[in-house]
Amino acid sequence: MARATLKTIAEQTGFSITTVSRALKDGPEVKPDTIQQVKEVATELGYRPNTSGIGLKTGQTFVLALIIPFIRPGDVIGDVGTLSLIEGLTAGISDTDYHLTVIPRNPEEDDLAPVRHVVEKGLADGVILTSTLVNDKRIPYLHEKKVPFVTFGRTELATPHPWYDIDNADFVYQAARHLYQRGRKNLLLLTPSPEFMYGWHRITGFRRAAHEFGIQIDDQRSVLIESDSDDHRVFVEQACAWDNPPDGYICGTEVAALVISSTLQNQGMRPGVDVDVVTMETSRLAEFYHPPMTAFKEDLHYAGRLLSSLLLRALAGEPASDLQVLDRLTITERG
Amino acid sequence: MARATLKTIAEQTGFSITTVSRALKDGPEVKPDTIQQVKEVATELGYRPNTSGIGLKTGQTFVLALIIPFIRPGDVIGDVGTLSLIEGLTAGISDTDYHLTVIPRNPEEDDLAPVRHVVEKGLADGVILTSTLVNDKRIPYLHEKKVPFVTFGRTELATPHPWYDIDNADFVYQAARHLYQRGRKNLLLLTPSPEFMYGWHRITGFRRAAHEFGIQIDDQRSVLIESDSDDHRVFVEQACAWDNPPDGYICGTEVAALVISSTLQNQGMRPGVDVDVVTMETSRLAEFYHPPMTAFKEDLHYAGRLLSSLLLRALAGEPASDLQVLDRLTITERG
DNA sequence: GGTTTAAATCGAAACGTTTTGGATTTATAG
DNA sequence: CTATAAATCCAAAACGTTTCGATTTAAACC
Repeated sequence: MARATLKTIAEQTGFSITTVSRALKDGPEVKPDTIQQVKEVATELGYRPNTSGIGLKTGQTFVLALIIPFIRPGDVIGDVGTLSLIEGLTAGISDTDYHLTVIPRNPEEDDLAPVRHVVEKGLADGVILTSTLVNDKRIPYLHEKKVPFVTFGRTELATPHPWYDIDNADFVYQAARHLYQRGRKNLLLLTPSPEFMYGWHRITGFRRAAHEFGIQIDDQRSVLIESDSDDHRVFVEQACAWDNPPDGYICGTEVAALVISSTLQNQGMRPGVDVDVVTMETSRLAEFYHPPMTAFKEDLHYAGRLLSSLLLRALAGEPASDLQVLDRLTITERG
Repeated sequence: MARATLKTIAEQTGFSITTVSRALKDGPEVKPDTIQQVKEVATELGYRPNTSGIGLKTGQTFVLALIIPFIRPGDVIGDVGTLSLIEGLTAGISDTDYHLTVIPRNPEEDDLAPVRHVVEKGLADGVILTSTLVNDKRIPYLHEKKVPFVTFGRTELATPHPWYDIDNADFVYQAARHLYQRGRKNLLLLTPSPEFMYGWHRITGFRRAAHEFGIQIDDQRSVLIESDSDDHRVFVEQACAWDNPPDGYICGTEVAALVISSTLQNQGMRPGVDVDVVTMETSRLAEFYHPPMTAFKEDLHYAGRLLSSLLLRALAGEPASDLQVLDRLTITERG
């Protein structure tokens, strides 16, 4: 049995295709009676609009593009949370006609390249960006091209745009407080570069906590800019040989934390005794570390659902200033 | 500047839209000269066919649907390899007009539900299935509906279908040999149910190795059907209290292996000394376990690329018997 | 009652593609 | 040089939707 179209409904109801089309989107030109009648027949026939038809007429693609970084050769593993994020994003659009398509981005190449690719080839109606920079050129670009988007992470840009973010300054602030309160004095923050908005926020939170506890932080010895796992291992090996090695580590992911903890143990340090590691996590992995690790859990499934709903609302024309959400993380103490 | 269409090319070359359309797909009705001329102008104008136009006419959606299981509440983490798989799949279709869309499947609900959803709503032109069963009802269903698909994993079904698989029997056979050769006698295989094709293969490989080394295996005590991480922990805790506890574990994922190893250590067992754990892995995670773990690495990025190319060839009409690939894993000894 | 205005509906064109059924040209055979 | 077959090309319709401009119907006014 062929799928119902506007024409089918028009024949059933006796109205014209035009009227049916308008009725289904609650057009003001058609009277309430008719709208109801048309809608009834539509659901009865199980009508679903043909996206190719709409696409041809309107240029819509019904595709949302998620742009995420590739796994790099030096990485232990791809970002373990991305899968949850994808799950959440698809969950958030599951009762719409939109698809999610994943555009992997090669970290070697320019930031803008995949965004430009999506826009120029007309691949998607909306874009989801992650890993925002303090000054992120992708955003003015998308603004200029008038392509709706939402970012996972804020920026420092003047023109407002839709975003969802967690309070990274607060996360590190809380993590550092926790460590200071346990008597640790010599913390090390493992963070993305401050060019990344969340790197910048984390460093801010770190400074605030240190200041509150009256501790001087030495940028050379208290902050390590994230690179890849092999580099982290080398750094920790060196740091353990300092006359005053770090006694508390704050990590951004449970995988980075695993590398740190593993290396510390290889160096004869005992996590939980000589040194503490706390991390942000997107999975339950750290529960099973040895010893288990205190962590701040980020729910990326939820983040995904929220991001897609923000993007859908942006596509519907809601102003960006209504589409900005900030969430806080809470600590789970373990071990 | 508006995008080039068939009409644009027709005007440029002086041919009709019909001829241009046919020329671009090397139609036999148009002469070689014309084909070349049309193609030149097409590339010059940067022509890309409008998928909505094609879709409207032909019913194609240019969407490929990957159906993958949701993260379950008891899980430590979603399958860490899925991201690589997605990356590989998108890489394999990046120079076509196809998109990949991810359809998460709730493990609570029926196997067939998401497949049926995709088919009935006409969401995709082709489907990628994972976690095949020995007798997988999704496959006759897709055959009946004439929807092209490819599976990651084989089945025992009579009608051939495109698949990519790794040799799971061989993986477990090798893993068990490795452990027996190290003097372990009392192995435990952590495996999916033998209803799953790869579970069945693994058990087969396990039996073969045991038989070769003249060892009797007791299904109750040598084979644990995978459930979730919490169950695994409980099982290992109990097993450690047996009078003859397992001295070698074979796991299917590095995350399961982490849970096992962590629990063993909590029970006072020393991995690498009292007991060995080997695993299949899709990341470098196990390098950083403590102690590092011997593993068989599966390259899911490659698997994804292969799967999408198989599916594209299936869509192009190649017979299923030409679209079946089996790969072997090799061991990486660590610790 | 007739005119004006507003509300409700409709016909037809357009989006870019494929494809059917013809038409025209060219080559081949007689 | 004609008849036929083959090669090459084209016009037009169709896919499902939106939307402009036109038409019908109903209500409001004088």
